[in-house]
Amino acid sequence: MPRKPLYQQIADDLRADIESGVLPPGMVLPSARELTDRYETSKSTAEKAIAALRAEGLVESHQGRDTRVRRRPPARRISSERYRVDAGPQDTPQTSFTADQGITWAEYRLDKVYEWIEADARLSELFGVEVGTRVLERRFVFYAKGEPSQMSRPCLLASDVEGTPVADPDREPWPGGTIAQLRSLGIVVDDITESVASRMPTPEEIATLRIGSGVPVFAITRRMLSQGRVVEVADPIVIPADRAILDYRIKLTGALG
Amino acid sequence: MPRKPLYQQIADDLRADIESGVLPPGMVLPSARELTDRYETSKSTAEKAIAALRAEGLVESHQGRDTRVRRRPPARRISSERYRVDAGPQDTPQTSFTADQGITWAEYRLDKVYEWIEADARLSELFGVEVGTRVLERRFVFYAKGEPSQMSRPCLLASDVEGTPVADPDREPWPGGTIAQLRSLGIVVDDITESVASRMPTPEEIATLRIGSGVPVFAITRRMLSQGRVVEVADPIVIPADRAILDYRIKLTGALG
DNA sequence: CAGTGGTCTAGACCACGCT
DNA sequence: GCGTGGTCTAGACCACTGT
Repeated sequence: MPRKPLYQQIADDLRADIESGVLPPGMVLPSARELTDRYETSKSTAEKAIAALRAEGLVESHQGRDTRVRRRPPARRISSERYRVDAGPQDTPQTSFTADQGITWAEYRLDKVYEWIEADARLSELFGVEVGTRVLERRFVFYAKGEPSQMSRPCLLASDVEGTPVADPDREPWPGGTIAQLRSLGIVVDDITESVASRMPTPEEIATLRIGSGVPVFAITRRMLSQGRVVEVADPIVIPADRAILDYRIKLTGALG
Repeated sequence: MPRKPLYQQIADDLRADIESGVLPPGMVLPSARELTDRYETSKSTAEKAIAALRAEGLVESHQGRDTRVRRRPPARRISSERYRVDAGPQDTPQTSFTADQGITWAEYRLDKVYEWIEADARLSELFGVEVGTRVLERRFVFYAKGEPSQMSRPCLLASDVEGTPVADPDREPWPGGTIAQLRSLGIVVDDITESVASRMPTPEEIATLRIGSGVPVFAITRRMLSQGRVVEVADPIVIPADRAILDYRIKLTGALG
């Protein structure tokens, strides 16, 4: 029966202290040098133990200061009911994002890049159109109170939006969001599918969304439908998983699917 | 402008090769010793680079053999439509799990532990009952074709199930699953809520579900309701995120939620 | 057997933050 | 200045794999 590596022993001890509350959130962990003494080992080994806890998302290290037990930010609940929000009154507009985050229009900001592209294999399959179909690709980074909290790539069919105000980047953010944009064109979204995946973030996502180590992201593919036709594809929507819980509701009464 | 650490440089180079297809899935990465030579560094540094890719879920290391680019297993789509499945014919029974996984009853196995407990703060809030209410706690590990693929802790109210066949562990697996069990008691589930979170797995989950490093898990809290009353709480349902995509559908027509 | 990943040491230096 | 986390070296030994 092979003995556990020492760095795992150390990590286990610290993890037990965290889970038992001996080391509550926000508490400073023993420094790597202190662990080196306590376990009579080398600094590298002590740091490997801390690195393991970091990869689990349990602790956060700060250059030149210390490493602490991560505080679990109160995760925002993202409900599928958000799609029912209206544009709101003219003086206090809103979108599904502001409703989700519980923030006001003034605390909301958006980075945006618009580009006309041709649908690749994946996009065309999601839309249910031919490869090469002309599509308006929009890339958004959403900020709540200055903090980046979500990024997405919502795409619309050129045949629906080209030459309309919806294709004008300067009109964004648009009260009521994509659903309101489409309604302004006479397209009523009546059905939405969301496919939720989860994975570790790419380096780019870590930088853009300021994601801590050991935190996965939701990668959601959303489709908006109008009378059975796909009118919008957002692929992906990326949300750091420590900041959100996705709420869905499944009604079993009534007709099937 | 501070230069990037060498181990990150190495990781970046390898990551670029993976993403560009120079190192396709299944391909063997250069060994740590080869990287040591190529970058004129020490073995520890080369291994730190590989460890970083492992934490991202990009590669898999095998003791004494090599480390390879991870093959993305075709993720199973888990649709909310699964709750509509019936018990199936007597000779080919099914549950929502077998339907999801596309496996037969014979390929399905279940580890189960039953215990009568008193609802703690969280469970009582989810059920909407007093703290201390008597609850049947069941812990399941689901296997598809011998591979562990999901674990869950579905709880039922003692006042609903005590003394009934549903409380008998030997009756599990039950064709049609929890919904069929409740229906056998005259309780018709008409509404389900699912709250989806994602995080890194605990060591216990890694061992039980054989989760590769760098792979997060979905942690889902499910509630089943009957006429507005919560009749089942599954908290949590744990699914390795590299094996599943969760599909949800949001109908915007009809009455508000 | 040789090659691999995994662990570990006993040092070193750097950048950073706080006092 | 001092303690912190972060990086790095040049070795060592072990467990494991495939030939």
